[in-house]
Amino acid sequence: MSKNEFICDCNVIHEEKVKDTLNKMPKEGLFFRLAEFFKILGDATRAKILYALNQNEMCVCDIANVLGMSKSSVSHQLGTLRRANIVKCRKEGKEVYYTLDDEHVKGLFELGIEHIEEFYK
Amino acid sequence: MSKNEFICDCNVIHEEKVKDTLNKMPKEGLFFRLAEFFKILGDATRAKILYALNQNEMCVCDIANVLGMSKSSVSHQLGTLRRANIVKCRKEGKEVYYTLDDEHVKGLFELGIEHIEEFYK
DNA sequence: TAAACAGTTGAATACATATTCAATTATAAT
DNA sequence: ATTATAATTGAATATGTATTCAACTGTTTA
Repeated sequence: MSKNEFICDCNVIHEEKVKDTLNKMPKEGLFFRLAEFFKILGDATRAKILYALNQNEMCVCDIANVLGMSKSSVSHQLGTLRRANIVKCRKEGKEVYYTLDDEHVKGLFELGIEHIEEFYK
Repeated sequence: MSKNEFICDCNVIHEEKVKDTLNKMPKEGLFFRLAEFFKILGDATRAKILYALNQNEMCVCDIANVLGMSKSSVSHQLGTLRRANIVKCRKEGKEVYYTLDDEHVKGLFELGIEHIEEFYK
């Protein structure tokens, strides 16, 4: 493998490591989907919504009151969470009730909090 | 607790649930730090860097070649990862070697991939 | 049937951020 | 000493996105 095979603005310094790492890298798409997923957890409003829904099933007004935010703002974020298959909803009369629809979120929060606590406590 | 105690553009519909949830919510700061952390994982370039570093310790040029990106771009992202205490580096001559510095990242990726695979396979 | 309310939605705004480019620092080699 | 290379950094640009506002849908109730 010549150095010219690499499309980059710098030389390969450790060819073996680079080749080995390249062989182990999953394809592009996985990283995009992974990033897309973490991006959704990476917003304080959405994190609060998920934490709240992990405590109780609630309608949009309830959630808005828990967070102290407008219905519209909360609804937009719930839409994002729905499209990412992280929450699901059911309609009952005028109200729409949301619940968590991902058993990984709790585990992810726990790992996230562990990371934080190593540096902030 | 009167409805006026809630600062929001809508009524409380289920007062008990709202009160209960509010009692269980951690303080604001935790959500910000949690979001900050997930935001860092929520970028395809950084996800690739972390995955690559989980395979091998590498210098900036190596990483740039693995990702097919410019040194500058990679260095900026490595700075972000460093400031978030997710990677650490050691200098050796002209080169700077980076390694993963967070035992949670692997677990987080695994949970993230599980979530993705439920909907994309 | 008209009014009230829960919720959604699209457009606009304001803010955050990823990459590029150019300049700079630090180390090694000639 | 001078040149070359690894890496960092700051500013500029381009892109993405969270919240607000206003309008709208659908359901209930008076």
